[in-house]
Amino acid sequence: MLSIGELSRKTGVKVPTIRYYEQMKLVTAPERSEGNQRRYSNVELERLTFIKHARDLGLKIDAIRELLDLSAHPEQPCEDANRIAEDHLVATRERIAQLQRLEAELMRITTGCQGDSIKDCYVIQSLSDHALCQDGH
Amino acid sequence: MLSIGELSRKTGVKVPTIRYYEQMKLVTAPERSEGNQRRYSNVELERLTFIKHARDLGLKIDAIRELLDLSAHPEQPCEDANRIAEDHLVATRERIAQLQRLEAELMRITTGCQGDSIKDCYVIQSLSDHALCQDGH
DNA sequence: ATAATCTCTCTAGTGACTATAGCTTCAAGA
DNA sequence: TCTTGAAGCTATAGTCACTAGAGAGATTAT
Repeated sequence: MLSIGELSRKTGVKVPTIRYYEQMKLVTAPERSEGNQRRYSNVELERLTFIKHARDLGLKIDAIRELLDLSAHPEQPCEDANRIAEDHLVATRERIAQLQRLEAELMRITTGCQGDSIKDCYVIQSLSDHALCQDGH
Repeated sequence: MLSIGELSRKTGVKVPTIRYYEQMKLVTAPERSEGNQRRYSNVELERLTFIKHARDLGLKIDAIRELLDLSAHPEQPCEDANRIAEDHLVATRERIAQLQRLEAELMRITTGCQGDSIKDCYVIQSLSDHALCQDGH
């Protein structure tokens, strides 16, 4: 049996976050010691590892809840699990593309500045200028 | 003089968001009509355009506040403005790199699944398996 | 004058935690 | 056995940047 601190160290999930997950019913309330402290078994260790891994991949709590529900039904087809992962892959790619557009714009702004006082600063000008922000970034 | 709705249409910033910015003191409280409605001049239009542009680039409110302070002092050197923009560029690149690692991992997971029921599902297995998450992503 | 639209303030909710306060329990050493 | 310090408990509030909703008043077009 693990204390919440030991579980935290084994999974890399912070103690308050574990309690938060319990509140959100992502993990079920574990047994308690005589003195009312949480005591976890390997079942909970595995579940929390699953959650940690999924969170690290950027999956939302709701998506993780769905995956956990699915994994509780081993005979069901795995289409749904794939769909969740693939949807997230698509969203991740979109986010990357968007950030790359921003990166290009930031590069343009930061490398363009030749002035040495604010009144000539290209960064400030670019942000001020309505014309510059119209075309698409 | 513009109503808050007109300002919203011109800048692309939603009406409640404009009021929120006023509360956060990013924009100063404008004049009011007889009936207590906000009336904006071009000064505020430009300031809000600046804010919108900066937010679209992903800059945080605090960074924007700093840039606005800087732009109020045209004779100051523009190093600080450049630093803010460059810091954000670096952070954006790191975020892109991180998302690309996640993308690779998600691809591995989603394309690896050959099973057709949850008990063989590679997505679920990958998330469950502690070994798979140790090495680096 | 009236209807439709806009605007006002205020409060609360979002997601996924994080921080704080004030208390109790546990484990290890003297 | 006693003590001390770390770890754990609950409950509440704060974070960021908004967004939603209620219920009331203002403005504009017809």
